[in-house]
Amino acid sequence: METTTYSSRAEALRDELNQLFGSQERNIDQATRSLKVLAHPARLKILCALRTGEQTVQDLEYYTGLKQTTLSQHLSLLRSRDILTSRREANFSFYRIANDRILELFELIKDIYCQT
Amino acid sequence: METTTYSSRAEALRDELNQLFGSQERNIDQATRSLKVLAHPARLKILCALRTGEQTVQDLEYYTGLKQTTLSQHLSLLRSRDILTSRREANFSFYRIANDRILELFELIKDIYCQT
DNA sequence: TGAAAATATTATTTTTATTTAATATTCAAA
DNA sequence: TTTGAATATTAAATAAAAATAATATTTTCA
Repeated sequence: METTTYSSRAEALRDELNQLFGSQERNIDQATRSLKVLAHPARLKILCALRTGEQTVQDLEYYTGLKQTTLSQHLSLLRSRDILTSRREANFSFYRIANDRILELFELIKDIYCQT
Repeated sequence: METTTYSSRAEALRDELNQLFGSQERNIDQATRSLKVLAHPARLKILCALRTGEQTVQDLEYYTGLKQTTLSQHLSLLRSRDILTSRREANFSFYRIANDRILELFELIKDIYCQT
């Protein structure tokens, strides 16, 4: 019951962790924040739609079946986490995937969970 | 105010979505469930520790700084989502990353969020 | 300028995830 | 055969995320 002495292997592990994600927890927190944002069906759908290029909110609304206000909140969240960027043209907003690394991550997720 | 007529582009998009993740929402839900499980700092740390091979719960406890009961719940969750597998030897449990696809996904996440 | 379309924001309610604490199980060795 | 170490499970309390509803911006065009 918690009299535990940790193995030297554990010590080595701790060092490894520190190297891996940097000595602070910053990177892990950053990764967590991004993953949390990806981990939602509506938001994954949005990424599907943006996979081949930018789209208007209106089209995304149709595409995802979300109501405007909900969609807008998801988009806002995705943008605040640097998953998406947007631009405005007249009174339309166009959203796109922020960079190639995010796209790459999304494609891998798709490959893993959509084999066939 | 919601008088919207959707563009033909949107129709095309919908078809694309259906192809992409299959006509049902199964794959998206599956991906979401897995990502949700990854999207937690303690659980990412656990994956770091298991990156190079299996570890005991005890070492993971030291490594993550979580208390036994909390760690055990995280491990249980990770196993139930097929992120980890475990085996028992005497009264030690050893956990490991379930397969190479998960490992690949983790490595990409690491690369993205831990550049340098 | 003022009405309407397109999108964004805020506040509230509801749902879901997480932690904590208490207890239970499993197994080995005395 | 009971004690203790290692891990697992359950229930309850807390915290965080999501959906809903109401309202606010922004922009174009009559």
